[in-house]
Amino acid sequence: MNEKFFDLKKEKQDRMINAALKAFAINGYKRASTDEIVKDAGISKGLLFHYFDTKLGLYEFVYDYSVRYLIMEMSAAISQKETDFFTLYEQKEMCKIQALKNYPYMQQMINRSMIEDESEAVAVIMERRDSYRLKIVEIMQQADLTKFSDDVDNLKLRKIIDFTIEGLMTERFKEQAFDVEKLMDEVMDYLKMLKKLTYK
Amino acid sequence: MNEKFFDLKKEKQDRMINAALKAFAINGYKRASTDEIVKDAGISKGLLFHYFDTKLGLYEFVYDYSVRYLIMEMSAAISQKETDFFTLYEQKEMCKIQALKNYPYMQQMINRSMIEDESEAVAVIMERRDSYRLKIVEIMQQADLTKFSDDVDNLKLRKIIDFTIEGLMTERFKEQAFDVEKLMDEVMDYLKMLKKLTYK
DNA sequence: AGAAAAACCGACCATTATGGTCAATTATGA
DNA sequence: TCATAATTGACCATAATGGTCGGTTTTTCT
Repeated sequence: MNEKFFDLKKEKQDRMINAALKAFAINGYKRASTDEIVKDAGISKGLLFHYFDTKLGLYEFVYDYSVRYLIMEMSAAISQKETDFFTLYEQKEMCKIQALKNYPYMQQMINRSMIEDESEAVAVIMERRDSYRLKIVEIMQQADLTKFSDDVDNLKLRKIIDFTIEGLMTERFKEQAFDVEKLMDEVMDYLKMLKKLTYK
Repeated sequence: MNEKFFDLKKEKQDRMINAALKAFAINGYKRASTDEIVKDAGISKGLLFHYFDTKLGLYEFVYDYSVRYLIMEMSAAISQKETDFFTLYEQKEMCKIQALKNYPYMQQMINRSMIEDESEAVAVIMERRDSYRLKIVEIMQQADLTKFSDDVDNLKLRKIIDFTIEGLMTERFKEQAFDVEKLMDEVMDYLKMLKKLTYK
């Protein structure tokens, strides 16, 4: 990629990033169309390829960007001293939802990349994907698990929470009048209920 | 569509259905390719269009087929006298997972159809989609909700279960060695845990 | 103001993919 | 044997693909 990209006005950068995220999120690498991306970003084809030499380069970039972004947000928002499981979860998920404000398709693009089958696309994001996973693991290792009642299988609980939040996000997202704050409240309600059910 | 389709050997019918389900599930209506479908089904292009005049016709058919299939399976498996919430859920979800054996992409295709944006495709499946939703509602109305502890918001719980099972399904599905029975056990484990946590 | 550099455009290209057709071939069964 | 039905795949016009490049506009610097 061409580093000059970062000299552009933030707003223009984001238009390009968002257009790419959207295309890759909805259609996957192969079927995402650069024509669609430039139209969506409101720029010319030449410009896109001026900054990102190939579609693959663009794919790599937006993925890398997304992972870096989320890791930074989480690092900033989550104290390393926090040990309450649900507080940690809440903070982590609020970062993700917050990110929707600037980058609506970021999460979906990351999710879609998990089932990407185009091998060249997979190859190019592997390392970054691992670093993201690692960050999540790190965060959750801070949690104090002694507060749970004995009926709770912690691994299962985490999957339940992950799937639930992902589900809520996609469900709300596809509504025409999508309200980030409402989604945050909703997610917190779910976490509250689960906390009540699972803590001693 | 051409009703003669049903005179074909079941195995061939299913190959065509599965190829279509897969294509529509992964790529959505517009970007699903009939070339890919016939290749996957092991038939010629001419034959596909002999039985289904247009791509849209094929889309409508496989969706209709899927909904009918699931409704039938559920009707057969679920007694109208059953009132236990978790038993009902278990039976319903086991039907869905069972269906994966014969039609691996059926569930994914139905899920994908929920976010379909091509209006002609949406128009053609609307009524069927509603009938499916109705069936689910019907089933869950049999449930006796008095057994839950007061901390439980039943609507939330149902969403949690739905999202969790959907999540487990897609997670397991993308593994190379995907085992339906294992998935069933897993889902039942999750239901058991949630039952313990939410019943008085 | 003027010139050099950078940002930006969009028509254009060769290639591939698209949904759908149809004349011809093969399989079936009486 | 013959008629009916199942099946093929080359073919079609059209649209979409990733990427290029000569040129125009805008910015930057002096």
